[in-house]
Amino acid sequence: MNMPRSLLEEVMTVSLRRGILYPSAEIYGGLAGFYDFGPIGTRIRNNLIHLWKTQFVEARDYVYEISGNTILPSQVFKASGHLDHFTDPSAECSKGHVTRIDQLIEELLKIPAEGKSNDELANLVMEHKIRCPVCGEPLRGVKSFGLMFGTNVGGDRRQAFLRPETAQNIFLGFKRVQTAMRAKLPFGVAQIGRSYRNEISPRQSIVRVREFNQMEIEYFIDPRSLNECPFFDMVSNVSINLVTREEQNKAAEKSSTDYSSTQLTVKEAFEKQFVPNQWMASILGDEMIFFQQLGIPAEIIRFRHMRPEETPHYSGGNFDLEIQFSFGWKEVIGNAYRRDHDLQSHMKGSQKELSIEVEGEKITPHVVEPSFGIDRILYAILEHTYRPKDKSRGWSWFQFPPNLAPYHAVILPLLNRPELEEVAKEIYEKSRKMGLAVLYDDRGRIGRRYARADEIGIPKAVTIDPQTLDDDTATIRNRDSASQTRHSLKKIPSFLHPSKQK
RNA sequence: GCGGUCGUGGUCUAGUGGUUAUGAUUUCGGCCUUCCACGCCGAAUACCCGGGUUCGAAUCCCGGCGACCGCACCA
Repeated sequence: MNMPRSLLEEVMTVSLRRGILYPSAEIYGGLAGFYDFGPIGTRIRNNLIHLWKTQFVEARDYVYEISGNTILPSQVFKASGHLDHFTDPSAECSKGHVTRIDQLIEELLKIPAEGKSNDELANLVMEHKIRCPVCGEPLRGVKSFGLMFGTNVGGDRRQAFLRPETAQNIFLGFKRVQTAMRAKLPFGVAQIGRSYRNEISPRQSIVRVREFNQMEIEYFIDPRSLNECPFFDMVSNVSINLVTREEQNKAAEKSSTDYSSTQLTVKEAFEKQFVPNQWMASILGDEMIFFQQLGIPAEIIRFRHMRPEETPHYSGGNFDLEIQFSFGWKEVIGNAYRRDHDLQSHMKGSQKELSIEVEGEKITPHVVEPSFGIDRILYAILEHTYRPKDKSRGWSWFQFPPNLAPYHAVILPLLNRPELEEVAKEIYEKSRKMGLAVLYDDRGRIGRRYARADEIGIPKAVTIDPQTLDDDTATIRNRDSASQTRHSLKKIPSFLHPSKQK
């Protein structure tokens, strides 16, 4: 009963109590793999999204943001390959038990079954007279258990699916965006939104969920210019940790997954051809710069070159940004060089022209795709900025970077006296008018209020005390040091701005 | 999906067949006039769901749901 509580459990307890996140439909027992964000979690999430947009969309006049729907007709996923490949092969017995047949075959016959077609698997079932592991009844044909959520649309119940990634909308609207914006290669199309995957077993809070949020960009590039990335110079000296395929093979020989990484600059990664092209190298550096703002130390961020068997045949190289969590290294961003696979597939599927003309020549752009998992990044921030209670502070708190914190400051009248409250309210309103996110709290003893503010990572607390009435000054308490400094009331709101905070 | 552990107020928790179901904290009301959850009084709120065993179930059994850990899975 009194198991040692894991970091994940501790973080989740605070999240529940303080309205960061909680299970969806919790009052009905919840549904595995679904979480809602509460008021505090939503603010942090909005801040994260804002930071992302600022760096990747607003700062680049060649990146256009769209907002696509989550339900798309089945032809889209026929063309993209998800209907055929984004599945687990399963077999059903006469009593209706469904079994992962590839796993069962590997277990019973001791042969690798991954990548075999449904027919091949069905033949193996016949040949070896494999029966249902639950009840012993014969197994029927092998079917694909889709990892996509299906639905039906309209009076004729036309089959459709919830998108398993945001990317497809970008390829579908590619021609519209390009012509509407008169975009020239290279350009990017960004999208922030929800995606859905019917995971077999969701795990670890919001790290593996069935409904999740992504921030993606598809960069469309002239295949002849893959080594001319417009922001390469900006990121070329950024240092990254790379786990090479060579290193993974070496580790595999020792049957270990404890990879060591090579530290090198973006420029080196490109010049020594650790990455397929300059665009990919630049994107990795771009992401390191982004992560510097999130309070996650660089030492626990690495890029892993995905092994060939982990990537689809059309991939020109995938690099996952992985973060070390309390439960191991986990992908939070997938970076994929997809060549022209997506546009080609949809040209074939739709019979529409999706190539564009460059200097009189028809070009099907290549695609480099950084795909950020919002929920996973948020959880990484929670776990890595969490500070458990210790001797120096009797409560746990979050050391959120100021521009991610749910509020910039909390305004506190030290005493419940009308004169103090009046001044506190003034500061509060003035700060709000200046666009600051501030909270007002006059309930309970002062230490309690500091603790409450720390617990959701508010970086500054302004306390109005009796001295304020004499000399128009108030104290600002710094969350990280718990120390206080006194400032004149006039200057206080501007001190609270995140840009003024280290 | 398999195996292990577990499910009691918002949160943490006591409770091995009969209890007004423990305590803390939180929240609310009042007092206190206060600088780091540690002044006082009062109030509110809980046995995950469904079956079964039993005179009687939070407690035992079965099933479901959910959580954590391990394995598998994660184009």
